[in-house]
Amino acid sequence: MLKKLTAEKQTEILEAGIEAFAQGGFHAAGMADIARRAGISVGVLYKYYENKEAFFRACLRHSLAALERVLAEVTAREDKLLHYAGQMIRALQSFSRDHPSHIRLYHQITNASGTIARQLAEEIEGVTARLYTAVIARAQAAGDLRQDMDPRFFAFFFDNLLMMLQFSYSCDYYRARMALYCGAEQEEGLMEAELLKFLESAFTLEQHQIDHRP
Amino acid sequence: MLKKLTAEKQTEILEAGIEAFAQGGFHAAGMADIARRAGISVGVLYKYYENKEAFFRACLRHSLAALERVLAEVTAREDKLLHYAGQMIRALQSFSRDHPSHIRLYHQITNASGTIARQLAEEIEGVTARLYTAVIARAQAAGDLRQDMDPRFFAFFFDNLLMMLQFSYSCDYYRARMALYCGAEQEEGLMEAELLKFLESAFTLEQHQIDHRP
Amino acid sequence: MLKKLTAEKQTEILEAGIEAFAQGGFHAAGMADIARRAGISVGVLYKYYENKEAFFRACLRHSLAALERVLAEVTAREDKLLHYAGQMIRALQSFSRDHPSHIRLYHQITNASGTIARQLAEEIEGVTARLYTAVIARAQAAGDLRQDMDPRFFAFFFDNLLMMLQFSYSCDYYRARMALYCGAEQEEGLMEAELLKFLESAFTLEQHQIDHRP
Amino acid sequence: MLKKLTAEKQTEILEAGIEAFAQGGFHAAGMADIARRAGISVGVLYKYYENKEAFFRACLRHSLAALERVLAEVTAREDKLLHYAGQMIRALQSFSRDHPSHIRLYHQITNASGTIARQLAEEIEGVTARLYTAVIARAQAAGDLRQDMDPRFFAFFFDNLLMMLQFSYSCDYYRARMALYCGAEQEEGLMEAELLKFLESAFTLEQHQIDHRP
DNA sequence: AATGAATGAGGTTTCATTCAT
DNA sequence: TATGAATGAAACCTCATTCAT
Repeated sequence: MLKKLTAEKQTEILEAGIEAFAQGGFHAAGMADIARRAGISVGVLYKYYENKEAFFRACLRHSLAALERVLAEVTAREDKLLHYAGQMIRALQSFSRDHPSHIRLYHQITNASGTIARQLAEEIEGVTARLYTAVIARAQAAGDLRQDMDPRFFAFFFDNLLMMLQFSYSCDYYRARMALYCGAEQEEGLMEAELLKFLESAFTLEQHQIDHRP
Repeated sequence: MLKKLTAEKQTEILEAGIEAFAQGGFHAAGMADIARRAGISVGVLYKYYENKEAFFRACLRHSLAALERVLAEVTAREDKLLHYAGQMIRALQSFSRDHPSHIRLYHQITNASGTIARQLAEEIEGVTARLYTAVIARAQAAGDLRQDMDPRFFAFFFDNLLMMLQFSYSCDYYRARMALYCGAEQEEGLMEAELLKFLESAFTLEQHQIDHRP
Repeated sequence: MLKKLTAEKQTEILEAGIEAFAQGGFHAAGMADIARRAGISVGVLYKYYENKEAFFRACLRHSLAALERVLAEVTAREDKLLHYAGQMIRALQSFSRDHPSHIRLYHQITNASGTIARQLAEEIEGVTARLYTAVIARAQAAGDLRQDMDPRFFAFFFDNLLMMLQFSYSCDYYRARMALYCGAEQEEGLMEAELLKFLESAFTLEQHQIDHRP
Repeated sequence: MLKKLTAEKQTEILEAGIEAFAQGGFHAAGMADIARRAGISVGVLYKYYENKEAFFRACLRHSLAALERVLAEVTAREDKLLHYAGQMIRALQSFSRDHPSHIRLYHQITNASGTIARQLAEEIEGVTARLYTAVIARAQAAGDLRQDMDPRFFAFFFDNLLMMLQFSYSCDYYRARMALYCGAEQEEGLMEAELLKFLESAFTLEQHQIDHRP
């Protein structure tokens, strides 16, 4: 990577790429269109990136780095699991609102198939999976989490809900779907509160409490 | 759409299209490739469908019809909410296993943006949303569901978990992700049990139960 | 190779390619231009040939096949070496006149470098080299050829003169050069006669004949 | 052409260009690549040469000047024709060995077509043709050359053999071809001897000598 | 009615040339 | 003055769509 481009211009190019790839995936985006959006010529794209795929990967890296920074920041603050969940929800809500195309790009790559899909998943989800594993391990040790559930499945469902939350704030389809369920234009605070309620019970309820109810 | 093709041939063509579109999205699929897979000539494709997009929509309709049939079947059986959830999980697990490309195609269309996304979401998710609304209304009336949660949000989270479940059984990326969380090659029964445990607590717990715990 | 194209059209395409490649070599020729010359669309070129290089090779094969046919025809007629040379000269003169771009293409490929050059030379010149070896072996056995020269070198010089003759009748540069030496627009018969005189002495003279001259 | 570059740097640039153009012809060579090889920036190339073609012509001029110097040097030494031929062969052998890309570039330009080809041929071959004319005129006057051949044709065949000799020592294709005929890695002295034998008979034999043989 | 060869617009990529630094 | 990053026309190649057979 050469260095005549200012950091701002570099970011602008990557953001233009992210925007374009996020729209319709790798094949739908055109290099000429991306260059136009970034206010540069195609030549520049090919000076800094070997080809379309390499540029796509750079966009992906850029996008995921931003997301990871958010996750790391939240995770850094030691806290109870429920507070952690609340902070995570708020963090992802604002990230999704501020950088919707990053999430959309993330959603795009989940279309991948074959070995590439496996590699991508391991590279991307591995980070989150490890983050959550650490958090949940601490939570279980501290007695903040019920003991009768396999923590791995628990983390899986937790992340599933967060992923869908992100998509619902970023992707047009999921946003429309959210509106169908929860009404259009509900405030984010309500979503946070309701999701926390949903999670809280899953966090704390032990199986026998249910079994013994009359 | 003319009607000279036998129903079997029509289905074969649509299945070929679903398979192709599911793989890499609208742009990656080629009409010639689809025709070859279906054992027909491109001319036939263009005789029965105006263009690629119209054919794509037909594939989508075909795919969603199958999914709706499954949902309708499960919903038809009057049952307790938890049993309903269990049946739904099993139904979606087997549908995902048997027709992965239908789910993958479904996942592809969630990439849509703009007005199209809104229309699609309303057309597709409206069905599910209405199904769930009915089920949950019945459940709340029967006292099977906690009263302190907005049922719309509840239905939303419930469906979110089911959607992710389908993707996890159909899309390579999500399958790899599931393996990262829950281990590779776990049996479907285990997933069903754990998800039910997760849901059950969310179904039944009233807020004060948590507050009063010592 | 598909078969919808008539043999004539196929030949027309190859001739257009030969013409184009002969002009300025592989890089200077454009596929769109070739298609236009052949009266077809670029798509056809790429339906019948994998890519530009494959098409180039097909042109080369076509071109060399025609040249080989001429050589084989002349060689088939059993004859004295000098008559053979005369026939060869006349055959190459008329071939060069009738198909100048074939020879020009042949000249172009002699620009090749590296392993490709070696492979091409072996593939193309091997034929001629073997033809000449056979002819010269017969000539030496029959006493038509002086004994004091290594027949391999002899064949080499003989072919060198024939190659330059072909180029001189086909390539603009060599034609202009020939005009500088021999005058513009001389008749082909004169060239044949003079070259035969030149060769005849090389064929027949034994070394001692020169040494013993007073 | 400005004159701020040292003569050494100019030569280095031209040699880099010759090397590049000799490899794959005008179109295959890249200006950026040439600049890199010469250790300068493309800007310098375009400061001293109007465009690629002008630079190509400069390379050609530089290359031919070197070749002409060799020819002139050999021709300056008054000598018998056979000795002259021997010296010429040796001079071209060593020039081809020491500056193969000069010869390769020379070979490249023989691809030219149209008016350019004619102009180039007159400019380049005119020198040689005039040199040879002078030499042969002297030889005929001195009785070193047979009288029954048109000296122009004779000079033509003589130069043809020398051209092919140069190509055979410089261009990969012709080198491979020479190996096919004469065996790989034969020493240059042998080639010289055999070619001289071939030429000697052509030089000296009178037609009637052949006719009267029993 | 069905075929699949033909079309050509549009995509990716290269590279001669320019010009701000 | 020298640099080499930026430009964008043009090259190769693909594929949705048409239409002669």
